[in-house]
Amino acid sequence: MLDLAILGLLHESPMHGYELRKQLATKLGAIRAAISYGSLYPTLRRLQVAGWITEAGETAAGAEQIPPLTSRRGRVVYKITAEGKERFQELLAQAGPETYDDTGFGVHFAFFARTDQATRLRILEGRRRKVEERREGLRNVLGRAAERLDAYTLELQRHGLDACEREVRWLEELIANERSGRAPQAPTPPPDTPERP
Amino acid sequence: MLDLAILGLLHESPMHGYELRKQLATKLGAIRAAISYGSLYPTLRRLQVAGWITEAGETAAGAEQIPPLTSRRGRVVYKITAEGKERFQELLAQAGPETYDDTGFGVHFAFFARTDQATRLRILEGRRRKVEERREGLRNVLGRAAERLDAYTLELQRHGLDACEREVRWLEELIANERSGRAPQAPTPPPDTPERP
DNA sequence: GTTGCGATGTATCGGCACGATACATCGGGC
DNA sequence: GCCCGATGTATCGTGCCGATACATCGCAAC
Repeated sequence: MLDLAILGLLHESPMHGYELRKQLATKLGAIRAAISYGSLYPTLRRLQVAGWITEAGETAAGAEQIPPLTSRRGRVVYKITAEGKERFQELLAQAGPETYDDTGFGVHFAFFARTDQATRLRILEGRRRKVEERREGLRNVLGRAAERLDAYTLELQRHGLDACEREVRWLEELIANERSGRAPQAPTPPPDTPERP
Repeated sequence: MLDLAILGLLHESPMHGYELRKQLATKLGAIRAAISYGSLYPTLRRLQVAGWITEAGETAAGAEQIPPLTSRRGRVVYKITAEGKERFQELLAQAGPETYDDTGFGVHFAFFARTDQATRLRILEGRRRKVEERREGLRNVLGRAAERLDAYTLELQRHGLDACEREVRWLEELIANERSGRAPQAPTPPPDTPERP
Protein backbone atom coordinates (compact mmCIF):
# COMPACT_ATOMS: atom_id res chain seq x y z
CA MET A 1 0.00 0.00 0.00
CA LEU A 2 2.85 2.34 0.85
CA ASP A 3 4.40 1.51 -2.50
CA LEU A 4 1.36 2.85 -4.31
CA ALA A 5 1.16 6.00 -2.23
CA ILE A 6 4.84 6.84 -2.58
CA LEU A 7 4.98 6.14 -6.30
CA GLY A 8 1.86 8.26 -6.73
CA LEU A 9 3.37 11.24 -4.97
CA LEU A 10 6.73 10.95 -6.72
CA HIS A 11 4.76 10.76 -9.95
CA GLU A 12 3.75 14.36 -9.36
CA SER A 13 7.23 15.63 -8.53
CA PRO A 14 10.58 14.45 -7.09
CA MET A 15 10.87 14.75 -3.35
CA HIS A 16 12.99 13.80 -0.35
CA GLY A 17 11.75 11.62 2.49
CA TYR A 18 10.71 14.27 4.93
CA GLU A 19 8.69 16.15 2.35
CA LEU A 20 7.18 12.88 1.18
CA ARG A 21 5.92 12.20 4.67
CA LYS A 22 4.32 15.63 4.92
CA GLN A 23 2.62 15.38 1.53
CA LEU A 24 1.41 11.92 2.43
CA ALA A 25 -0.08 13.30 5.64
CA THR A 26 -2.13 15.90 3.79
CA LYS A 27 -3.08 13.74 0.80
CA LEU A 28 -4.13 10.80 2.96
CA GLY A 29 -5.07 12.78 6.06
CA ALA A 30 -8.59 11.40 5.87
CA ILE A 31 -7.33 7.82 5.87
CA ARG A 32 -4.35 7.46 8.16
CA ALA A 33 -2.44 9.58 10.61
CA ALA A 34 1.07 9.98 9.25
CA ILE A 35 3.41 7.36 8.00
CA SER A 36 6.22 6.31 10.28
CA TYR A 37 9.86 6.72 9.28
CA GLY A 38 10.29 3.13 10.25
CA SER A 39 8.07 2.32 7.28
CA LEU A 40 9.07 5.11 4.95
CA TYR A 41 12.83 4.62 4.63
CA PRO A 42 12.78 0.82 4.28
CA THR A 43 10.06 1.21 1.66
CA LEU A 44 12.10 3.79 -0.25
CA ARG A 45 15.05 1.42 -0.22
CA ARG A 46 12.82 -1.41 -1.48
CA LEU A 47 11.43 0.72 -4.30
CA GLN A 48 14.95 1.77 -5.20
CA VAL A 49 16.41 -1.72 -5.48
CA ALA A 50 13.36 -2.72 -7.52
CA GLY A 51 14.26 0.07 -9.94
CA TRP A 52 11.02 2.00 -9.55
CA ILE A 53 12.65 5.10 -8.10
CA THR A 54 16.15 6.59 -8.17
CA GLU A 55 18.12 9.07 -6.14
CA ALA A 56 18.19 12.34 -7.97
CA GLY A 57 20.86 13.99 -5.78
CA GLU A 58 20.63 17.49 -4.37
CA THR A 59 22.15 19.51 -7.21
CA ALA A 60 19.85 22.49 -7.33
CA ALA A 61 21.15 25.98 -8.03
CA GLY A 62 23.94 26.90 -5.64
CA ALA A 63 24.86 23.52 -4.23
CA GLU A 64 27.80 21.29 -5.09
CA GLN A 65 30.40 24.09 -5.16
CA ILE A 66 30.67 23.66 -1.39
CA PRO A 67 30.55 19.87 -1.18
CA PRO A 68 32.17 18.76 2.11
CA LEU A 69 31.90 21.96 4.09
CA THR A 70 31.05 20.22 7.32
CA SER A 71 30.61 16.72 5.90
CA ARG A 72 27.07 17.69 5.07
CA ARG A 73 24.79 14.71 4.83
CA GLY A 74 22.56 16.32 2.22
CA ARG A 75 18.96 15.58 1.48
CA VAL A 76 18.27 12.56 -0.68
CA VAL A 77 15.83 13.46 -3.42
CA TYR A 78 13.96 10.58 -5.02
CA LYS A 79 12.34 10.56 -8.43
CA ILE A 80 10.18 7.98 -10.15
CA THR A 81 11.51 6.00 -13.12
CA ALA A 82 9.70 4.83 -16.24
CA GLU A 83 9.38 1.35 -14.73
CA GLY A 84 8.08 3.00 -11.61
CA LYS A 85 5.31 4.67 -13.58
CA GLU A 86 4.34 1.34 -15.07
CA ARG A 87 4.37 -0.25 -11.63
CA PHE A 88 2.21 2.59 -10.34
CA GLN A 89 -0.43 1.98 -12.99
CA GLU A 90 -0.31 -1.73 -12.28
CA LEU A 91 -0.79 -1.25 -8.53
CA LEU A 92 -3.49 1.33 -9.12
CA ALA A 93 -5.55 -0.91 -11.39
CA GLN A 94 -5.04 -4.26 -9.68
CA ALA A 95 -7.75 -5.40 -7.30
CA GLY A 96 -6.69 -7.76 -4.54
CA PRO A 97 -8.74 -8.14 -1.34
CA GLU A 98 -6.60 -5.53 0.38
CA THR A 99 -7.69 -3.04 -2.25
CA TYR A 100 -11.05 -2.82 -0.54
CA ASP A 101 -10.15 -2.44 3.12
CA ASP A 102 -10.20 1.01 4.68
CA THR A 103 -6.63 1.98 4.00
CA GLY A 104 -6.29 0.27 0.65
CA PHE A 105 -9.43 1.80 -0.75
CA GLY A 106 -8.49 5.23 0.56
CA VAL A 107 -5.12 5.18 -1.14
CA HIS A 108 -6.59 4.01 -4.42
CA PHE A 109 -9.32 6.62 -4.25
CA ALA A 110 -6.81 9.39 -3.58
CA PHE A 111 -5.20 8.61 -6.93
CA PHE A 112 -8.42 8.14 -8.90
CA ALA A 113 -7.54 11.16 -11.02
CA ARG A 114 -4.89 9.02 -12.71
CA THR A 115 -7.19 6.10 -13.56
CA ASP A 116 -9.79 5.36 -16.18
CA GLN A 117 -13.49 5.24 -15.49
CA ALA A 118 -13.76 1.45 -15.76
CA THR A 119 -11.16 0.94 -13.03
CA ARG A 120 -12.80 3.54 -10.83
CA LEU A 121 -16.16 1.81 -11.14
CA ARG A 122 -14.66 -1.58 -10.41
CA ILE A 123 -12.98 -0.36 -7.27
CA LEU A 124 -15.97 1.63 -6.04
CA GLU A 125 -18.24 -1.38 -6.49
CA GLY A 126 -15.77 -3.71 -4.81
CA ARG A 127 -15.57 -1.38 -1.86
CA ARG A 128 -19.34 -1.10 -1.71
CA ARG A 129 -19.67 -4.86 -1.65
CA LYS A 130 -17.22 -5.12 1.21
CA VAL A 131 -18.90 -2.40 3.26
CA GLU A 132 -22.27 -4.01 2.62
CA GLU A 133 -20.98 -7.31 3.98
CA ARG A 134 -19.71 -5.60 7.08
CA ARG A 135 -23.06 -3.86 7.44
CA GLU A 136 -24.97 -7.15 7.20
CA GLY A 137 -22.71 -8.67 9.84
CA LEU A 138 -23.45 -5.81 12.22
CA ARG A 139 -27.18 -6.03 11.52
CA ASN A 140 -27.13 -9.73 12.32
CA VAL A 141 -25.35 -9.17 15.61
CA LEU A 142 -27.68 -6.34 16.57
CA GLY A 143 -30.64 -8.52 15.65
CA ARG A 144 -29.83 -11.98 16.96
CA ALA A 145 -27.10 -11.65 19.57
CA ALA A 146 -28.32 -8.36 21.05
CA GLU A 147 -29.38 -9.74 24.43
CA ARG A 148 -26.00 -11.39 25.00
CA LEU A 149 -24.03 -8.15 24.71
CA ASP A 150 -23.84 -5.27 27.15
CA ALA A 151 -25.16 -1.79 26.40
CA TYR A 152 -21.76 -0.29 25.55
CA THR A 153 -20.88 -3.01 23.08
CA LEU A 154 -24.27 -2.61 21.46
CA GLU A 155 -23.82 1.12 21.19
CA LEU A 156 -20.49 0.51 19.48
CA GLN A 157 -22.17 -1.76 16.97
CA ARG A 158 -24.88 0.80 16.32
CA HIS A 159 -22.33 3.49 15.65
CA GLY A 160 -20.43 1.16 13.35
CA LEU A 161 -23.60 0.22 11.51
CA ASP A 162 -24.44 3.87 11.03
CA ALA A 163 -21.00 4.53 9.57
CA CYS A 164 -21.41 1.58 7.18
CA GLU A 165 -24.78 2.79 5.96
CA ARG A 166 -23.42 6.26 5.38
CA GLU A 167 -20.45 4.99 3.43
CA VAL A 168 -22.65 2.83 1.24
CA ARG A 169 -24.79 5.85 0.41
CA TRP A 170 -21.66 7.87 -0.34
CA LEU A 171 -20.36 5.13 -2.62
CA GLU A 172 -23.71 4.90 -4.40
CA GLU A 173 -23.52 8.60 -5.18
CA LEU A 174 -19.97 8.29 -6.47
CA ILE A 175 -20.89 5.30 -8.61
CA ALA A 176 -23.88 7.12 -10.08
CA ASN A 177 -21.65 10.09 -10.86
CA GLU A 178 -19.09 7.87 -12.57
CA ARG A 179 -21.72 6.12 -14.63
CA SER A 180 -23.20 9.37 -15.85
CA GLY A 181 -19.71 10.38 -16.93
CA ARG A 182 -19.88 13.52 -14.83
CA ALA A 183 -17.00 15.27 -13.13
CA PRO A 184 -15.53 13.50 -10.09
CA GLN A 185 -17.92 14.95 -7.59
CA ALA A 186 -19.98 17.99 -6.84
CA PRO A 187 -21.36 18.06 -3.30
CA THR A 188 -25.00 18.91 -3.96
CA PRO A 189 -24.31 20.46 -7.35
CA PRO A 190 -25.58 24.04 -7.67
CA PRO A 191 -28.78 24.55 -9.71
CA ASP A 192 -27.14 26.86 -12.24
CA THR A 193 -23.52 27.39 -13.26
CA PRO A 194 -22.05 30.05 -10.98
CA GLU A 195 -18.81 30.39 -12.99
CA ARG A 196 -20.69 31.94 -15.88
CA PRO A 197 -20.65 35.75 -15.80
CA MET B 1 -4.41 -4.13 22.20
CA LEU B 2 -4.99 -7.82 21.59
CA ASP B 3 -3.96 -8.50 25.16
CA LEU B 4 -6.80 -6.36 26.45
CA ALA B 5 -9.36 -7.90 24.11
CA ILE B 6 -8.38 -11.48 24.89
CA LEU B 7 -8.19 -10.95 28.63
CA GLY B 8 -11.56 -9.25 28.45
CA LEU B 9 -13.22 -12.16 26.69
CA LEU B 10 -11.59 -14.78 28.88
CA HIS B 11 -12.79 -12.74 31.85
CA GLU B 12 -16.33 -13.68 30.84
CA SER B 13 -15.66 -17.40 30.37
CA PRO B 14 -12.85 -19.84 29.47
CA MET B 15 -12.48 -20.52 25.77
CA HIS B 16 -10.26 -22.12 23.17
CA GLY B 17 -8.58 -20.20 20.36
CA TYR B 18 -11.08 -20.75 17.61
CA GLU B 19 -14.00 -19.73 19.77
CA LEU B 20 -12.03 -16.72 20.97
CA ARG B 21 -11.58 -15.57 17.43
CA LYS B 22 -15.28 -15.85 16.70
CA GLN B 23 -16.33 -14.02 19.84
CA LEU B 24 -13.77 -11.34 19.06
CA ALA B 25 -15.27 -10.96 15.62
CA THR B 26 -18.76 -10.31 16.97
CA LYS B 27 -17.71 -8.22 19.96
CA LEU B 28 -15.38 -6.03 17.92
CA GLY B 29 -17.15 -6.40 14.59
CA ALA B 30 -17.65 -2.65 14.42
CA ILE B 31 -13.95 -2.02 14.86
CA ARG B 32 -11.91 -4.59 13.01
CA ALA B 33 -12.53 -7.48 10.68
CA ALA B 34 -11.36 -10.62 12.46
CA ILE B 35 -8.13 -11.27 14.22
CA SER B 36 -5.58 -13.37 12.39
CA TYR B 37 -4.35 -16.66 13.81
CA GLY B 38 -0.88 -15.37 13.19
CA SER B 39 -1.62 -12.82 15.91
CA LEU B 40 -3.88 -14.87 18.12
CA TYR B 41 -1.72 -17.87 18.95
CA PRO B 42 1.52 -15.98 19.59
CA THR B 43 -0.44 -13.59 21.80
CA LEU B 44 -1.96 -16.47 23.75
CA ARG B 45 1.53 -17.86 24.28
CA ARG B 46 2.73 -14.46 25.44
CA LEU B 47 -0.15 -14.09 27.89
CA GLN B 48 0.50 -17.58 29.16
CA VAL B 49 4.21 -17.13 29.90
CA ALA B 50 3.34 -13.84 31.60
CA GLY B 51 1.03 -15.81 33.89
CA TRP B 52 -2.13 -13.95 32.93
CA ILE B 53 -3.87 -16.99 31.46
CA THR B 54 -3.49 -20.77 31.89
CA GLU B 55 -4.45 -23.83 29.91
CA ALA B 56 -7.50 -25.36 31.47
CA GLY B 57 -7.34 -28.63 29.51
CA GLU B 58 -10.32 -30.23 27.78
CA THR B 59 -11.72 -32.29 30.63
CA ALA B 60 -15.41 -31.72 30.19
CA ALA B 61 -17.95 -34.52 30.77
CA GLY B 62 -17.06 -37.58 28.73
CA ALA B 63 -13.53 -36.82 27.68
CA GLU B 64 -10.27 -38.23 29.07
CA GLN B 65 -11.44 -41.88 29.19
CA ILE B 66 -10.49 -42.12 25.52
CA PRO B 67 -7.24 -40.12 25.61
CA PRO B 68 -5.07 -41.25 22.67
CA LEU B 69 -7.74 -42.74 20.45
CA THR B 70 -6.17 -41.48 17.26
CA SER B 71 -3.55 -39.27 18.87
CA ARG B 72 -6.23 -36.64 19.19
CA ARG B 73 -4.74 -33.18 19.42
CA GLY B 74 -7.55 -31.85 21.59
CA ARG B 75 -8.71 -28.31 21.98
CA VAL B 76 -6.71 -26.07 24.25
CA VAL B 77 -9.01 -24.18 26.59
CA TYR B 78 -7.59 -21.04 28.17
CA LYS B 79 -8.80 -19.35 31.33
CA ILE B 80 -7.81 -16.10 32.95
CA THR B 81 -5.84 -16.06 36.22
CA ALA B 82 -6.11 -13.68 39.16
CA GLU B 83 -3.03 -11.82 37.90
CA GLY B 84 -4.70 -11.72 34.51
CA LYS B 85 -7.72 -10.00 35.97
CA GLU B 86 -5.47 -7.40 37.58
CA ARG B 87 -3.63 -6.91 34.31
CA PHE B 88 -6.96 -6.52 32.53
CA GLN B 89 -8.04 -3.72 34.86
CA GLU B 90 -4.65 -2.06 34.46
CA LEU B 91 -4.80 -2.16 30.66
CA LEU B 92 -8.41 -1.03 30.66
CA ALA B 93 -7.76 2.02 32.81
CA GLN B 94 -4.37 3.10 31.46
CA ALA B 95 -4.37 5.79 28.83
CA GLY B 96 -1.45 5.84 26.43
CA PRO B 97 -1.66 7.56 23.05
CA GLU B 98 -2.69 4.27 21.42
CA THR B 99 -5.72 4.21 23.69
CA TYR B 100 -7.28 6.89 21.52
CA ASP B 101 -6.70 5.66 18.01
CA ASP B 102 -9.54 3.91 16.18
CA THR B 103 -8.75 0.37 17.25
CA GLY B 104 -7.55 1.15 20.74
CA PHE B 105 -10.55 3.26 21.59
CA GLY B 106 -12.91 0.65 20.15
CA VAL B 107 -11.49 -2.12 22.28
CA HIS B 108 -11.59 -0.01 25.41
CA PHE B 109 -15.15 1.08 24.69
CA ALA B 110 -16.27 -2.51 24.14
CA PHE B 111 -15.27 -3.26 27.73
CA PHE B 112 -16.64 -0.09 29.28
CA ALA B 113 -19.13 -2.16 31.25
CA ARG B 114 -16.22 -3.28 33.45
CA THR B 115 -14.91 0.20 34.22
CA ASP B 116 -15.85 3.03 36.52
CA GLN B 117 -17.43 6.25 35.36
CA ALA B 118 -14.29 8.35 35.88
CA THR B 119 -12.25 6.14 33.57
CA ARG B 120 -15.00 6.12 30.97
CA LEU B 121 -15.14 9.91 30.98
CA ARG B 122 -11.36 10.21 30.73
CA ILE B 123 -11.22 7.90 27.72
CA LEU B 124 -14.22 9.44 25.98
CA GLU B 125 -12.74 12.90 26.36
CA GLY B 126 -9.31 11.77 25.20
CA ARG B 127 -10.85 10.23 22.14
CA ARG B 128 -12.88 13.36 21.47
CA ARG B 129 -9.75 15.47 21.66
CA LYS B 130 -7.98 13.25 19.17
CA VAL B 131 -10.87 13.22 16.70
CA GLU B 132 -11.17 17.00 17.02
CA GLU B 133 -7.51 17.37 16.11
CA ARG B 134 -7.99 15.19 13.08
CA ARG B 135 -11.05 17.24 12.15
CA GLU B 136 -9.12 20.51 12.38
CA GLY B 137 -6.39 19.09 10.19
CA LEU B 138 -8.91 18.16 7.53
CA ARG B 139 -10.59 21.57 7.74
CA ASN B 140 -7.24 23.26 7.23
CA VAL B 141 -6.45 21.18 4.18
CA LEU B 142 -9.89 21.77 2.70
CA GLY B 143 -9.55 25.46 3.38
CA ARG B 144 -5.97 26.36 2.48
CA ALA B 145 -4.60 23.62 0.22
CA ALA B 146 -7.83 22.94 -1.66
CA GLU B 147 -6.70 24.27 -5.02
CA ARG B 148 -3.58 22.09 -5.02
CA LEU B 149 -5.52 18.83 -4.73
CA ASP B 150 -7.62 17.08 -7.34
CA ALA B 151 -11.36 16.59 -7.03
CA TYR B 152 -11.16 12.96 -5.84
CA THR B 153 -8.69 13.72 -3.09
CA LEU B 154 -10.87 16.60 -1.98
CA GLU B 155 -13.94 14.40 -1.92
CA LEU B 156 -12.04 11.94 0.25
CA GLN B 157 -11.19 14.71 2.69
CA ARG B 158 -14.80 15.87 2.77
CA HIS B 159 -16.01 12.39 3.56
CA GLY B 160 -13.38 12.04 6.27
CA LEU B 161 -14.31 15.39 7.73
CA ASP B 162 -17.96 14.39 7.84
CA ALA B 163 -17.08 11.18 9.67
CA CYS B 164 -15.04 13.16 12.21
CA GLU B 165 -17.85 15.60 12.87
CA ARG B 166 -20.29 12.77 13.36
CA GLU B 167 -18.02 10.97 15.76
CA VAL B 168 -17.48 14.10 17.81
CA ARG B 169 -21.24 14.56 18.12
CA TRP B 170 -21.60 10.91 19.10
CA LEU B 171 -18.90 11.30 21.74
CA GLU B 172 -20.54 14.45 23.09
CA GLU B 173 -23.76 12.54 23.60
CA LEU B 174 -21.97 9.70 25.35
CA ILE B 175 -20.09 12.13 27.58
CA ALA B 176 -23.30 13.95 28.49
CA ASN B 177 -24.92 10.63 29.32
CA GLU B 178 -22.00 9.61 31.53
CA ARG B 179 -22.00 12.90 33.37
CA SER B 180 -25.69 12.69 34.10
CA GLY B 181 -25.07 9.23 35.53
CA ARG B 182 -27.61 7.70 33.20
CA ALA B 183 -27.55 4.21 31.74
CA PRO B 184 -24.89 3.60 29.07
CA GLN B 185 -26.98 4.72 26.16
CA ALA B 186 -30.53 4.89 24.98
CA PRO B 187 -30.87 5.81 21.31
CA THR B 188 -33.70 8.35 21.52
CA PRO B 189 -35.08 6.95 24.78
CA PRO B 190 -38.78 6.04 24.65
CA PRO B 191 -41.18 8.52 26.28
CA ASP B 192 -42.66 5.99 28.71
CA THR B 193 -41.44 2.62 30.02
CA PRO B 194 -42.65 -0.12 27.67
CA GLU B 195 -41.55 -3.02 29.92
CA ARG B 196 -44.17 -2.14 32.50
CA PRO B 197 -47.37 -4.17 32.07
C1' DG C 1 -21.72 -46.74 2.01
C1' DT C 2 -18.23 -43.96 0.67
C1' DT C 3 -16.73 -39.90 -0.71
C1' DG C 4 -15.94 -35.48 -0.41
C1' DC C 5 -16.67 -30.92 1.45
C1' DG C 6 -17.33 -27.25 4.77
C1' DA C 7 -16.86 -26.18 9.62
C1' DT C 8 -13.93 -26.74 13.49
C1' DG C 9 -9.39 -26.55 15.41
C1' DT C 10 -4.09 -25.55 16.29
C1' DA C 11 0.07 -23.74 14.64
C1' DT C 12 4.13 -21.41 11.96
C1' DC C 13 6.44 -18.25 8.60
C1' DG C 14 7.77 -14.17 5.92
C1' DG C 15 6.85 -9.51 5.57
C1' DC C 16 5.03 -4.97 6.43
C1' DA C 17 4.21 -1.14 9.42
C1' DC C 18 4.68 1.05 13.86
C1' DG C 19 6.67 3.63 17.85
C1' DA C 20 10.94 4.75 20.05
C1' DT C 21 15.27 6.31 19.50
C1' DA C 22 19.59 8.37 17.76
C1' DC C 23 21.99 11.82 15.47
C1' DA C 24 22.87 16.12 12.67
C1' DT C 25 21.82 20.84 10.67
C1' DC C 26 19.53 25.20 10.44
C1' DG C 27 17.09 29.54 11.54
C1' DG C 28 15.49 32.63 14.80
C1' DG C 29 14.15 34.46 19.41
C1' DC C 30 15.82 35.55 24.09
C1' DG D 1 25.86 33.32 23.06
C1' DC D 2 22.45 29.78 23.65
C1' DC D 3 18.78 26.98 23.29
C1' DC D 4 14.71 25.24 20.88
C1' DG D 5 11.79 23.76 17.34
C1' DA D 6 11.71 22.54 12.50
C1' DT D 7 14.10 19.96 9.10
C1' DG D 8 16.31 15.74 7.77
C1' DT D 9 18.06 10.61 7.53
C1' DA D 10 18.23 6.23 9.58
C1' DT D 11 17.78 1.73 12.57
C1' DC D 12 15.73 -1.58 15.96
C1' DG D 13 12.43 -4.42 18.40
C1' DT D 14 7.79 -5.83 18.23
C1' DG D 15 2.95 -6.51 16.88
C1' DC D 16 -0.09 -7.96 13.55
C1' DC D 17 -1.35 -9.79 9.06
C1' DG D 18 -2.14 -13.11 5.13
C1' DA D 19 -0.80 -17.49 3.45
C1' DT D 20 -0.13 -21.94 4.44
C1' DA D 21 -0.11 -26.60 6.53
C1' DC D 22 -2.30 -30.16 8.82
C1' DA D 23 -5.97 -32.87 11.36
C1' DT D 24 -10.83 -34.04 12.84
C1' DC D 25 -15.79 -34.07 12.52
C1' DG D 26 -20.60 -34.26 10.75
C1' DC D 27 -23.45 -34.66 7.00
C1' DA D 28 -25.19 -34.59 2.32
C1' DA D 29 -24.92 -36.18 -2.26
C1' DC D 30 -24.23 -39.94 -5.17
